[in-house]
Amino acid sequence: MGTRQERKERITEQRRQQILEAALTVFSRKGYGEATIPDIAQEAGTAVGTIYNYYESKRDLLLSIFTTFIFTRPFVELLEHTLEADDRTFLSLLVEDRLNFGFENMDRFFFLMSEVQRDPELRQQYAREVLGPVLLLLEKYLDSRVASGVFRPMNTGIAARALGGAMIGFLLLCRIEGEGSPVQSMSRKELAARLADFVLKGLSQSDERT
Amino acid sequence: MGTRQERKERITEQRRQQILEAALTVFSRKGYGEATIPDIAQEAGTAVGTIYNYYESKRDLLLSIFTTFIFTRPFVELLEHTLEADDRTFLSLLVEDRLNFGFENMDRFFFLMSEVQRDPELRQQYAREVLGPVLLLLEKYLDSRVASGVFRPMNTGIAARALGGAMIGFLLLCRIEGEGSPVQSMSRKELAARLADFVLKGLSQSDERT
Amino acid sequence: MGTRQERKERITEQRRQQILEAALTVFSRKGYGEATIPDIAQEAGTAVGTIYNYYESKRDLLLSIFTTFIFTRPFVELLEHTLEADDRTFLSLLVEDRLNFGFENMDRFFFLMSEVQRDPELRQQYAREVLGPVLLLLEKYLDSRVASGVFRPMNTGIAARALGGAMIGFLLLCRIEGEGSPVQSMSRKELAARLADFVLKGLSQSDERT
Amino acid sequence: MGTRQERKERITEQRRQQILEAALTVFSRKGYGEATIPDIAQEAGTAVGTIYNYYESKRDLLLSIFTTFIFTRPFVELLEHTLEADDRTFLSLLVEDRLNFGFENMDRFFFLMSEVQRDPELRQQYAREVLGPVLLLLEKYLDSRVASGVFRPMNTGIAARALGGAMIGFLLLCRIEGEGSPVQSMSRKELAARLADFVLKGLSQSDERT
DNA sequence: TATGAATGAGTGTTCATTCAT
DNA sequence: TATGAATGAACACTCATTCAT
Repeated sequence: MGTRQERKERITEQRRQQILEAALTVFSRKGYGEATIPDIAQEAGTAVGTIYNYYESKRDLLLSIFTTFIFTRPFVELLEHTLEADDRTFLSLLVEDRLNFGFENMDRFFFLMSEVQRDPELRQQYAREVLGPVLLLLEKYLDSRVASGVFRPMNTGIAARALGGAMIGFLLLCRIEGEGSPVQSMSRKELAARLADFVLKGLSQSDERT
Repeated sequence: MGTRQERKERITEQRRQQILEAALTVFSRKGYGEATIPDIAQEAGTAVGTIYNYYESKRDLLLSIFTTFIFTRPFVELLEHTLEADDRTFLSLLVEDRLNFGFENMDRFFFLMSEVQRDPELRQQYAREVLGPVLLLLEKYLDSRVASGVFRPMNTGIAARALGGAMIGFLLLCRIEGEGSPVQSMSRKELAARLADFVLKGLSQSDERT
Repeated sequence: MGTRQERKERITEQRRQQILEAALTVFSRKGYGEATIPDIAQEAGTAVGTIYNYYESKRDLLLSIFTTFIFTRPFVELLEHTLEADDRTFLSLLVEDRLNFGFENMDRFFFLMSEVQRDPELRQQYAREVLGPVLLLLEKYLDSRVASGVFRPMNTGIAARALGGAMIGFLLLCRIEGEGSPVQSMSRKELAARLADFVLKGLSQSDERT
Repeated sequence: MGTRQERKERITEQRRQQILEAALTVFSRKGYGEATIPDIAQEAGTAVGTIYNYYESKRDLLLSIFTTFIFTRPFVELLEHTLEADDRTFLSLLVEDRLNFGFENMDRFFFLMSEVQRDPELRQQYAREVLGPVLLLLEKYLDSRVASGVFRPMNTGIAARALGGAMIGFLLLCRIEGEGSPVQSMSRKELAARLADFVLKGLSQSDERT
């Protein structure tokens, strides 16, 4: 099914994806600067020249990765769909979901973070297209919960960033610690529960607050 | 004062520092891969060849940066000295101190983080020599507070990582957001206060816990 | 009319011409080295692969251009047909004709000259097949005119080359000067007249010769 | 003699020349497009990288050749110094001088001409800096001779271009004909004499002019 | 026969490193 | 010890050519 034209376009699109996937894999493994086009070609199972039939330059590959693999897209959807839900355990589920996603895609995620750190242009793009929307949603979520009395009054702008930062930072530390981390000996589920606990209740004794 | 020998050694040591400082500056500005040895030589005010009298290679410069600029050293000292202190506001001060330090040294800090992400060897070194000790201290600090009833019972291993991660992640997000962040309109002191608040009390209403 | 076979051959021949014409156009515009096969394919309105159904290689295109577009062919015919004519103004007409032709086809002509300069093989081919015959005819023409007393006695071999060279060199200089040349402000006809004048009478005062 | 600084500068300048000379040689032999940087490096007796310590790019080499080897400079001087001389045989000497120069430097000269044909930027530069001044001088020379009655009245702008063009075109034809040219069997001196004869007296019988 | 995506050898260029001064 | 020109391996990228459709 599909005309010849359509079939061809599908194949072309597959190729593009295949190459981009390979690029992300190699970049994540060796870093952008250390990755070579022959590396990527080999990973993609194509010739060097083929890559340039689909992407302008090595940098174009990087930029395309950013526009294509917006990892947080499902996150945005998750937030959007559950914003109305009033399940008190929602945040626990969110934490678990993101934590799982982060552990699954660690290399890729931190490669992207790494490049975002390096490159002002990428940084702006990422801030505008990914981070901004996500933080806005988080803020709205917090606002609604504060309004409903589930969460206490707070500066939700800061809180959203602290919450997001806590998760990213936690993952970052886990990655650096690697095998040696005590975190390794805990199930994902339990980890998520404890992290959610930290985020929800903080460190202090409840009765200290009066 | 000092023999000729000693003076010479001092000068040599100064040179090493001067070059390493220049390397860190240039690396932070342009990234490791994009920085060139001539760049560093210019920044250091020396000739290209001179750098090789003090360091084996470009990579050696990077590794030396990691062994020399253990940014968290003062942090470790801070923690060590105040572990015994029982000031309830200690954590607020700690957060403020680290936040200020982070904002001052953002470029350098995230350059180091970036490299740590890329390079397994660096990662292990960093985990062993910097992160491990710091997290251990944080854990001990939390343990003592839990024991004294200031903090509630918790898995302090996870909490230490969540706490550290929250700060690093928060800084990371601030950096990515750059000028556009609502954080920009708040004083450091207030920011630190809100972050400490988040960390201490969490998001939930106090009375939800009973 | 014509068998199917013949019609097919005619179409094939047309295609060959169309491609070769496109190649000459693109070569003349961008230079041989800078022209690409896709460029030529686009100009010819065919696919890249099709070109290789008609020509072996890029170089083959170049060589075929030389064997096909023997620009001076009409020149040879012109000379052949008028060799017998005794019109005193013949040379003026010849100069005008060649000048016009040169101005019309400047880009192409100097592209060919350029390639001839570069490539010894092409040079020999051109010398043998184009330049030789033309110069021979010119020589014979001059000989006959000398014999008939219209032209003064001279080494007609040198004179033929000086005559041909004057025209080519004149065109060359015009092309290099481009818009800035004072030649631009003169009609082709007048230009031809003055050039013929130069060629026929030289620089000197007539009475200086006695 | 000379400070260390001066000596170093001299060596540097020598190197620049040596590389440029090599580039011109290789370009003349293989053409600009076909010449490779390794070719030039080998010809210059240096490493590839060294060339880039002295010139920005391959194209910079080409441009530098044009600004450095203004072959006609001595020609300009020759013309300038002899403009006042009233020797009737001056033009013969000029023709001989330029012819000799042309034969000596044929490859290089026509390489430059070739590139000038190809490249509009180069063409303008050449027209402005070399060709313009030379033609202007030739014109002034012709004007003065016409005024003094040595040469007959004429459009000296056209004549200058015809004269220059005749020499360049003559050389061009000689080069294309190569070994097979009847010109080869004649001494330079005689060749120059005949060419000067052509230029001075033209083709026609003197008494044809009345 | 026409197509154009795939190919990979070959190019210009960079830059960490060396070493003669 | 300081210097910086020389080095050449390594890279991103191009494009003539091929070949499956």
